[in-house]
Amino acid sequence: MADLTKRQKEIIDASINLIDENGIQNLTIKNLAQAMKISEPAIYRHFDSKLDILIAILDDFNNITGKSLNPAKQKPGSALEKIEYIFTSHMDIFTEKPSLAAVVFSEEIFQNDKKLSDTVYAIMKTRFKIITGIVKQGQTAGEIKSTIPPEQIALILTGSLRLIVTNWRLSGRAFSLKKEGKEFWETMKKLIV
Amino acid sequence: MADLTKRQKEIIDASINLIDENGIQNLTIKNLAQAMKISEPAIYRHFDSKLDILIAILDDFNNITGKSLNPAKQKPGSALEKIEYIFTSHMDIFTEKPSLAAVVFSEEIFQNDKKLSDTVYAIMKTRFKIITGIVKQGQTAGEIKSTIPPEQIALILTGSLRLIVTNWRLSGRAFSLKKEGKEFWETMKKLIV
Amino acid sequence: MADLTKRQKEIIDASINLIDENGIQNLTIKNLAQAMKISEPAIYRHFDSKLDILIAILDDFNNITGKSLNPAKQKPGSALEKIEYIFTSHMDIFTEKPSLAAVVFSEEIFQNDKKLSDTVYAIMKTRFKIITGIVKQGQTAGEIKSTIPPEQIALILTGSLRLIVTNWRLSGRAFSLKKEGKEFWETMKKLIV
Amino acid sequence: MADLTKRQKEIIDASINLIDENGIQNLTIKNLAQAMKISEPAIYRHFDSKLDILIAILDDFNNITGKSLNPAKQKPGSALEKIEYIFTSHMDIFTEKPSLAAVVFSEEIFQNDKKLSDTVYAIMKTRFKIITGIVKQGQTAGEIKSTIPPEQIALILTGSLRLIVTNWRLSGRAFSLKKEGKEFWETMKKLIV
DNA sequence: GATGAATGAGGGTTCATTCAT
DNA sequence: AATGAATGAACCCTCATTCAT
Repeated sequence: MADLTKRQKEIIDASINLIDENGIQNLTIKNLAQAMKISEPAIYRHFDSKLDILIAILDDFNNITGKSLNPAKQKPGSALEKIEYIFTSHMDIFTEKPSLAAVVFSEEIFQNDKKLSDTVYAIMKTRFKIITGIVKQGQTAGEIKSTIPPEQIALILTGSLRLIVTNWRLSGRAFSLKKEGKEFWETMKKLIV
Repeated sequence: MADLTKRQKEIIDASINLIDENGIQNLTIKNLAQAMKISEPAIYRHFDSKLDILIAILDDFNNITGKSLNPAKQKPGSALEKIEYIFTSHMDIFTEKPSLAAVVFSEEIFQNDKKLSDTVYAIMKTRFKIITGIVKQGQTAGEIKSTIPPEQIALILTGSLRLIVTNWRLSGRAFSLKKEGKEFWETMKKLIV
Repeated sequence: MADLTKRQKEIIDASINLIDENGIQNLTIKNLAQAMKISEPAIYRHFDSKLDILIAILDDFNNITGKSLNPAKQKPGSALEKIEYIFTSHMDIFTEKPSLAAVVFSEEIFQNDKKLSDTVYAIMKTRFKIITGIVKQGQTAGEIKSTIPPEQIALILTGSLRLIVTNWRLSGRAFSLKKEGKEFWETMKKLIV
Repeated sequence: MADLTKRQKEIIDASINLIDENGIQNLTIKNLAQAMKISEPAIYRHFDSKLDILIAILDDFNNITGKSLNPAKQKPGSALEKIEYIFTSHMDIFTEKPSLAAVVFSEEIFQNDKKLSDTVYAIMKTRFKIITGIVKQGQTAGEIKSTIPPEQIALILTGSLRLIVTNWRLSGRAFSLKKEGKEFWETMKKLIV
């Protein structure tokens, strides 16, 4: 997972940027080589195939956001604080590395290949469960309304986050992602507390 | 818009199916021709280019869902009823023609071409405004909590609807979209009323 | 030859125009049909094949310019007058129907097909002989210097005429073909008399 | 210009041969690949597009004949000698590489593309001016009749050269280009001195 | 006379990948 | 570790032509 060479990291970075620029169709070995100013076969020194690059991208995303998800679950603190932390850290990550959003919220990209689409779906499910779990904790602790199924709250949280990020991307990053995220979270709190 | 010939309709139907099966990369003229059991050049009798086919798909979607959106705005009735109608009719459309979802909620598909991606973004914005408008009506009428910005509610509605449909697709339609949609809407009502 | 129907004449006219606009590659049945506002199969009502259209174009040119060439040979009058007549009538024809030049002085066009290229070469040779014959008459009559081989004079006349017309076309008809032709002829007279 | 790789030179050579054989329509990537016994995509390692190949052909011709044109202008010696040199060296070039003639004197070939046709026209104009300049020098030096406009002489020279070469090609190289050229030049001298 | 629909052959071009150097 | 050269498969699209209506 994390045992990527420096060159491999550069390749997945360049790949994400290419996808961000013009979609998955823009990620070709030729473009990648040009962007990195190396030859095309050179890519194959570092990855066996294009598929492996895509898998590495997903792994990379998992590593980055995992840091905000997993600890959040165990760390002491109120459920609301945990959710807020997940929320804001995602916004931070995307703000810092906007191209990541293009890749991660576009399941379409990976639909091509069974292995990839399964991976994506698995990631989504894991995340969903973690958030649902935190919501449950919050309900048990009396922080969050108990009349609402926790899955529904997780659904709203995840779906809205995705849409905000998507809008942000499609608008050409015309607004502050962090601010918009914060506003939404304030609204959410009003609704679920 | 609606002045499509019978053959053109068949082509966009076949296109949507291909995209649904294996993503946009599966929509090639060759596959399309094979699916329709005609030759590749025959496609070009009916559409000038592949791009035109994609545009026709978007128009088609707009026509189908427009019927549920626009009347909903003007028709008398409570805002909640209107939103519910939009919600359920979308679920009905996707249940009936699941492949449509693959196309419509995958902005990525159209990212390739400036003209297309602009079209998609415009559609999204229009829809968002219509829903926001209905929510406002509901707030004025005292049906919906006034303490929450209407845009935020529209965001939640749209984002959640998208995610439900996406999950449904990625799960291989493992659950009832209509039922899941209904449950979500019941939850929403509890939150916003 | 001359037994072309009205529709056939329209087709070869439209063909010449298309070639003139963008070269022989612009002469496609599709473009032809569009230009004439009829369907593609309709063309085949009037000509068996595209090749037949090209042959008809050559015949047409032969008919038009033959009128100036053949009589010129037999008509009484000085050789210089005859040549001048041929010269000016060609300039008149091209000025009136500029697209004809694009077709007739581009042997390349017909290189594709043995039958066509032979036809073109035969036409060129016939013309050359006629002019050479007139020059000979002029030399016998003492109008033209006898020290110069008549073929060389015919070569100069034909070659220069072609180049003037070609320049005129490539320049976007930026100068008066008639005037330029007249000037050249005046120069020629000084040289050969 | 001259920084063509060995493989690139082979490609433009093969291209010129194909055009010579059966006209521009014979120059397809498929034919080119077959002639060179490599695959079609292999061509694209060396040229970005077919258009670039055509441009390289023109450049190549310019380089080859430029050697005879430019020095001729500055080198000391009588104007007649200079013109004769240009004339004979062109005949030599075409005799050695007959296919070049098919390409260079067929403006039609390049009519397809604005960029190409402009290039061809520019080349023609430059050549014409150089020859006109030399003629002027000859008139000033008293070698050439001063009563005739220098442009007209340049026109005759260029037009006749073109026609001789064209006839030679269309006849299937049935006569000696060098000899025919020499004869014509002898005639010209008689006329303009 | 004319048309809508269709097609086999072929056009230029891009793809991920391999291999000798 | 990197490259130049190459390739089979596939891409979108256009061609002249045919045929049923």
